[in-house]
Order: sequence, then structure tokens, then C-alpha cells
Amino acid sequence: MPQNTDSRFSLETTLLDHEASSLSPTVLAMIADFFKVLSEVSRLQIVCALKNGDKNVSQIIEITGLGQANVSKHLKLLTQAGIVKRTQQGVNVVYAIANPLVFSLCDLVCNSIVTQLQQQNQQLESLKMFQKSF
Amino acid sequence: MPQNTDSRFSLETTLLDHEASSLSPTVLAMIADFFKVLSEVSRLQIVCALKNGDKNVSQIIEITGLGQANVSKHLKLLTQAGIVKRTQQGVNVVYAIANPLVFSLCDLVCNSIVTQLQQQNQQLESLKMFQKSF
DNA sequence: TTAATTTACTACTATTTGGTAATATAGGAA
DNA sequence: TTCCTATATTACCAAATAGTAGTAAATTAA
Repeated sequence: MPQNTDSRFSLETTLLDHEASSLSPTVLAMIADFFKVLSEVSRLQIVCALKNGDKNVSQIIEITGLGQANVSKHLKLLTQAGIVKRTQQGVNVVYAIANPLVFSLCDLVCNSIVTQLQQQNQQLESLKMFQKSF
Repeated sequence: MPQNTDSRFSLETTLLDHEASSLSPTVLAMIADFFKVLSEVSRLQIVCALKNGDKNVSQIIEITGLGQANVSKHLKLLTQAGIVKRTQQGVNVVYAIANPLVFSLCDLVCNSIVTQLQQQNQQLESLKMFQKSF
């Protein structure tokens, strides 16, 4: 196997191309952790709230309707995951999207869900037509 | 707002373009659920095991080293999410990737993590240089 | 038929985690 | 200084979940 001196690509190419037994659980855990941060409605709400521009914590609380302590905890997780970034501005703390990748991910998943629902819809229609013929 | 008769795109365009208050929690929940399925190491292991071709349950158990009941439970979740598909072949049940999107998602996240680690590495190097100058 | 194999299901335990109330901390105003 | 506001942290509870042992169901072989 040729050595790849660019570590930026060595990870991704070695990650999923091998049998699971040879996969680094550490790498899989990092990927899983990233997905886990995006796997909660409250955190997605916060991400969406930041899509149209930076917001301070109070604004995020107002937009999402979540509790203050709850928002603070979610923001900490999102920050640790590198999804949002924190900037102190006087007494306020402004959060912003640090990694726009999240929107690409959400769009991809959303398209996938829509396609899946469409297929289910088609099957439902077929069933209806079948039922009608009796 | 112009009516969009193609429901395939109305969802994705209305999803993230508005304030969180106007977002359908249902849609966000569907997206969150999809991410949640990918947020566990064991399930990522199974997905990776299927990357190089379909496998029956016994093979998946052997490759991943997970318990039988555990694998069965994870496969059920992956199937419900539309990520893998199930085919009975005699006494065996063969699972295959139903939605290759998962690999795109994993690659995107993996690249993001690598970039993040690189940046941290650079900061570490800067710190080392700084320390050396004393 | 019986026996063996494969997969799914059913509790059950232990751990994790979202939400919240209370408290702490820190910055700005008076 | 004191007071007020904004954010973070802690402690706690309740719900969700990963893992497992045991069992059930279904198929094939003998």
C-alpha cells in the first residue's frame, strides 16, 4: 500500500474501505460523536436559528423556546463538536456557525427522507388502485 | 411565496431557510432520528462491514465481534431508517446497503474532523515554537 | 419425526442523556 | 461599592438506549 503523506486524506480513504475488524474504533467513535451532536431536535433548532446570522444566547433562547440552562448545555456540545463558535461581546455571548458542513449534511438527509417518503407514497397509491379494482 | 408543487423540494427549501420558530418539529425530528441511527459505533461498524458487499447476519456478527442479539437489534434500526435492506435467503438473512448516502455523510464528517484535528495540530506546533523561544 | 442452525424477540440491567431548578460567575450600570 | 443582567455550571430526575441472557420461530438436514 502506497504511503500517503497527506494525513488529510489518509484517514478518509482508510476508514471505510476495509473490513470492520481493521477499522479504528477511535475513528468510528469520532464520526459517531459528530452525528450524535446532530441527532437531537433541540440542537438542530439551535443550528437553524444561527443559519440566518449570528445570535447571542438570549436570542437563541427566544427563537427556540428552550430553557436557558438547556440552551447553554447544547451550545457547549455544539462548540466542542466544532459546529458553532463562541465570541464574548461584553456581557453577551454571540454564537455563530463554525462549520457550514452541517447544512450540507441536513440537506442530504432531508432529500433522502423525502425520496423515501415519496416511494412509500407510491406504494400506497398502488395499494389504493389495487383495492379499487374490487 | 410561490407555490412549489413538487413536494420533493418544498421540504428541503423550507426546512432551514426560516427561523427555528417556524420550523416543523416533525421534520427536524426525522432528520435527528436519521443522524441518531448513525451516531453509534456498533451501527457504523455494521455499515462498514456491508460496504464491500452484502453479508448475512452471521458474517456481520463475525466481522464486527458484536453479540447476536445486539446485531439483530441494530440491523432492525438500520432497516427502519432505510439505510440497509433485508433479504431472506433460505435460513439466512442477507443485509445490504440500501442507501449509499451514508458513505457520503461519513466521508464529509471524516474530512471535517481531519481538518479540525489539523488546525489543532497547527496551534500545538505554534505553542511548541513559542515555548522553544525561552 | 428429531436435531441443529440461524435469526428475531423479550425482559432486564446499567449507562447515558435531555430537561430543569438552583446556584455561581462575570460584566456593565448606578 | 451594590444591583442587575447574561451566561455557565451543578445537582438532580426521568426517559431513552446499548448490551445481554434466555427464549421463540423458522428453516434445513438427517
